[in-house]
Amino acid sequence: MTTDTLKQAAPKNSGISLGEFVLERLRGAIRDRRYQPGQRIREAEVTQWLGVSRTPVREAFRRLQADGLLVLTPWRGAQVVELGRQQVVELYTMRRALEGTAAGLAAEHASAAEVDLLFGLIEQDQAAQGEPGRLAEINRRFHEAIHGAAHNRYLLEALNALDDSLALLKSTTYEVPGRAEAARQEHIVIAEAIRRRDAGGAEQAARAHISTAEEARLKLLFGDN
Amino acid sequence: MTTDTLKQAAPKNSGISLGEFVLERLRGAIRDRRYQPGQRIREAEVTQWLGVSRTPVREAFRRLQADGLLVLTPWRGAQVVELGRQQVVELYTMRRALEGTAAGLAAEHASAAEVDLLFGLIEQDQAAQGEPGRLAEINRRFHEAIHGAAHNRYLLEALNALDDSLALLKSTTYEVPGRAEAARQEHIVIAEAIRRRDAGGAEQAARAHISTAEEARLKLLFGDN
DNA sequence: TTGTTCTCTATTGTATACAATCCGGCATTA
DNA sequence: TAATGCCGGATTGTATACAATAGAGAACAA
Repeated sequence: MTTDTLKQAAPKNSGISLGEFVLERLRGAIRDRRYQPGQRIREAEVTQWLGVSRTPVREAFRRLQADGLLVLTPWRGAQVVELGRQQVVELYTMRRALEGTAAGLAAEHASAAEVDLLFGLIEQDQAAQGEPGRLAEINRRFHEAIHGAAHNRYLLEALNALDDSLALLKSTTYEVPGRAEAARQEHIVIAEAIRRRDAGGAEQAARAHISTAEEARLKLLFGDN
Repeated sequence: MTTDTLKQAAPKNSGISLGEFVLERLRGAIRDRRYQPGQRIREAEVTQWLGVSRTPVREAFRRLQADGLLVLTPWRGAQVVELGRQQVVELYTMRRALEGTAAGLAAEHASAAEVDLLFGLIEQDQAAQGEPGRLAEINRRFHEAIHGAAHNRYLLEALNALDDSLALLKSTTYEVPGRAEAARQEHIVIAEAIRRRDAGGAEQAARAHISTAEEARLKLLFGDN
């Protein structure tokens, strides 16, 4: 097995259903690449791993299919989605649109506390130079902060689903030399546009940020120049 | 029952699974408002209606929850989502972003045939003046044509999910006097921008179109001015 | 009458039994 | 030897049995 062989205890009296429990466990396993793209996931396997019956496992599978993380083929079961170059490009196009929208909305709706949070994260980012893991984590929280500040639940959901899909890709763009510094500068431009309530500027800055991230990603994955 | 009381035959030898079958039937029933917002849907009810067991029904419920059409409360089952004013506003904000993106991408990627289809639909629209049902259908196909011409599967999925959510709202904006003519003019502006490969213009025109549709919708639903 | 508690039923959550299908290996044959 | 067709196990699709919970209404006390 690619995952823990120890049988994990399912929640006993918690208010959460087993289906939700399995869903979160599987989502986490895919995010952490313990299930890798292209890999087949058998129901019985998950059943033993989490100590539940097939029913909640199948429910989780359906949800993950809807989120675009699994492909379910009739009679052949579940497979973790594998993204080709074309799909990565489409994914980033979508992300450019949604992140741009989120930044623009954040410029209109962000509270003072939310703006402060953005600049706080930029400071943390500066302090974490040279630590790829920490940088990626802070980057994630920076974007989450913008997503939240947009105050639109549909947009938030779409962005979360997109993040899950992006987790299917190997490694992070922070492995590209100089990417961390460039990203920090881009973040500053976005945050300042939001602070001055410049929706158009924030949207443009966010779109540009995603475009450079896409460039780095494509270079990393497919050796583009 | 709000739906047919006759037991519907489930597919026999078709390659499709019963879960998918139930999913499409339920989605259709919600779209057609045979299940209305706020209404509770019991598993046993669907079971009898479609002549299947609870298992595929539950799977369909999960998928519809993921699509934002159902709310599933533990031990209380499924309820069709009810949208409040705030949610409608957020939905249209999202739609403005996605339709704008789709129109912009269509301007970049549409084939000649896809452009022709757009203008063909505009002609059909002119010919259907005074028939609200037909107008709504043609309107739907016009937007679908743009969505397809964008050639981005993630965007397409998101727009489809959005359309399903919008179907939760009562009636169509075509009931507002003059809306049909205004919409036709707006469609022409969008289509012409796409034909001349003006991505920015197409995006702006599409966003403006959604904004006027939102105005009409809010007036219709909540009596805004 | 009104409020409270208890019980019972309707309904959903979970497990499991059974049916349908796919896939690999093996034997048969040209 | 290579191609083909058949069989059996592995796996998923579906139905159903059983457990857990919520909610409505009866019974009772004040």
